Amino acid sequence: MSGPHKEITIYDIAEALSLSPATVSRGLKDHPAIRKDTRKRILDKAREMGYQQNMFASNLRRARTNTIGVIVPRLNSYFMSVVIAGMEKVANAAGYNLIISQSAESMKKEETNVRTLYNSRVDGLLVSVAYDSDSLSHFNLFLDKSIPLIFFDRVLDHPQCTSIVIDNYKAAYEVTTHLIRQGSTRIVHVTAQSKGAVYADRLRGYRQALRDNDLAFDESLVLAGNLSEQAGAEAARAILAMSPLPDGVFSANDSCAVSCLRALKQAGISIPGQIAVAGFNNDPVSKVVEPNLTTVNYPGEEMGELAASTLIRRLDRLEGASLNTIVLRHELVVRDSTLRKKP
Amino acid sequence: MSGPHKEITIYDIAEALSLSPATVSRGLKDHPAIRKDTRKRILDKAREMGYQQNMFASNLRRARTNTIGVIVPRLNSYFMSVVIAGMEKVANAAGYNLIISQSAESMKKEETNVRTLYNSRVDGLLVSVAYDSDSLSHFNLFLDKSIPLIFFDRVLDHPQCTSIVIDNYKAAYEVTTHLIRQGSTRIVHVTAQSKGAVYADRLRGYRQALRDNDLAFDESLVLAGNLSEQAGAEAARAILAMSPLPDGVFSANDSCAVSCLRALKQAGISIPGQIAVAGFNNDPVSKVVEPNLTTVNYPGEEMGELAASTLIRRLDRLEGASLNTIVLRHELVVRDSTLRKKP
DNA sequence: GAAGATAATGCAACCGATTGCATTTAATTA
DNA sequence: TAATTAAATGCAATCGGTTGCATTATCTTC
Repeated sequence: MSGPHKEITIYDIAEALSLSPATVSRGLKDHPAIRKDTRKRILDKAREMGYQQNMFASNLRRARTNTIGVIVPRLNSYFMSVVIAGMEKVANAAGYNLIISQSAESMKKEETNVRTLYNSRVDGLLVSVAYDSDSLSHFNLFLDKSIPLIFFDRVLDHPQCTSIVIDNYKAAYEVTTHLIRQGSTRIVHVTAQSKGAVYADRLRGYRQALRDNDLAFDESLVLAGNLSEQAGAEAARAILAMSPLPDGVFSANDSCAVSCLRALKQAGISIPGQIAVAGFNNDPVSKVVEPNLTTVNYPGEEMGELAASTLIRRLDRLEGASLNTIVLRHELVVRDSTLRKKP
Repeated sequence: MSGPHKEITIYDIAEALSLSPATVSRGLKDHPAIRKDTRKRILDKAREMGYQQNMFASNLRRARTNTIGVIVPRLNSYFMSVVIAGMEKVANAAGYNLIISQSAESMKKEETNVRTLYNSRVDGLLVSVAYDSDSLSHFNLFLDKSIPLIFFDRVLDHPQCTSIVIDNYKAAYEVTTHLIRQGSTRIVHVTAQSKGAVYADRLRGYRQALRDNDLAFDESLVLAGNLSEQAGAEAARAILAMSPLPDGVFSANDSCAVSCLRALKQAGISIPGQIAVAGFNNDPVSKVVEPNLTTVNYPGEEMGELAASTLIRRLDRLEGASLNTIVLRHELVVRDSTLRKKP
């Protein structure tokens, strides 16, 4: 069957109850100027007739959509899916929908996404930027109109925008220090060729840890790629070609660290004996690879929840744009891939 | 700054060009009854004034949203994130947005999601159902109005709905047969307590393979849980308590298989020597665990792309609701966790 | 019970794009 | 050049809630 199946509108309800559409509209909300029993009659009748509110009419009039736009580099990573799960939970509970789009690590695509979401009139934006996003200009559509914009994980700095991050500098410092304590002195750092602050911060943490332990920073030990599995394998190849062989690897994410670790192992290197390996993110694979991977854990789901709830509070005018940065806790998770001396 | 920041409408453009809003509206599309140069003038002026179409007004009038609703059990699994990545790619390219929600494996939540998405007037729905969804009644809102509804991966059967699946029966049959060929005779099957067809099909495949190889089906070897990591560990405990010890495990997903495998290993069982273990999904962890996990690979991204493109073709009236089921290819990926005899 | 205050409801304009039909303009033909 | 046809544009209603203001019903108070 198909048929036109007339939608029920407030006009239908109004007619059925001999009321005006205006009263019905107000009754459906909790407008103070509506008598309790009238309100009840309206709600009952609405339920009885199977009324469903037409969001467009409402959105058109109120110029709000109860929709949040999300832009992420890629959807297909475990970490990101957990973050989004957290966002969805909070948003859904608060009556918001999520529209999600991927930038595929391209600033150009990111720009397109921004435009699309703007046209969809999302009430606010949650963004984790692409590797090559170095400026904010493509967000002007939102910034100029003061439509709330919140960055998470991979952030850009702007006075109007809240950022939700972890202390990447400190975390990287801790990882590197840990490697050094375990006896590593020539530590390779596998990172991203990115213009964003996240990877720069991790690099800074790595360098500072070296410096604080009187180890020289060696440019040639920094391998910048795209942190994919493939990049991990390539990093391993590069490492194996180095002489003398490094004795530590700190990769800026886990999937890359794991593929690097496995490639090294396959080449006959003992982990952590000859080379200790550490990652970042606490991806499920880190617990499975042998030896288990030392990594940095940080709460993805919480990050998503926090991003969404911060945005929603601002949208609901419960909070201004005062807070600029929220730093989530992180923790170094030490596992066998770096553990040479048992405590 | 905030200010009202007057939005540009087609009325503004019309006024600026001394045209009627109707002409502008048509000019912005490619309506045949608009002169080429008029159209160009309109487009130029629109660009110049920074016009952005108001979707609500348009949606309200056309009763279409160019938005697709997606309901999945959980967002935070690798497989699902890959599927959604595929959907987003196709949808975005075709000018559609995705609104995503999670059922958290609960039919009740699923029902709420359906209602929300209905209210958001999505043009169609892509659904992978929760474990405990056994009926279709909560989709009636869509079915009654013939709003396209497509199931993927975890599907329910309905004449109006296309389903996109793999041949779960066959895949499970292949896995089980493979285990038998490798010498297993007492094979545990770890599955979900689910009302859906997917897991029932896999169980059927498992049973048929046993039968075809003259092995008795033993109810007590079927462990139904929720296929979580925890369930895998529990399954391992149950297995270790069995006497005689089983010599094969076929888990209906990888993360469960992996945690089971690791727990068995930790208990001193040799894999695949004493117990061969196989999973399902080809999750990244399956390539990392040692020994690498034998599993079934099937194309998540393609599944997502196909679900989205099928839906969109139907929405754009390029295609009727003729095809009922699309079966994607799958393949048995044999790895060391089951390999006893080298060929 | 009338006057004034308060609560409850209704009126009607609006949000901005779309579209059937009418009208104007341009092109073609006689 | 007038008449006919085709092409281009405009008019005005419509989609379904929302909301400022006006109106009516109800309640106080003297």
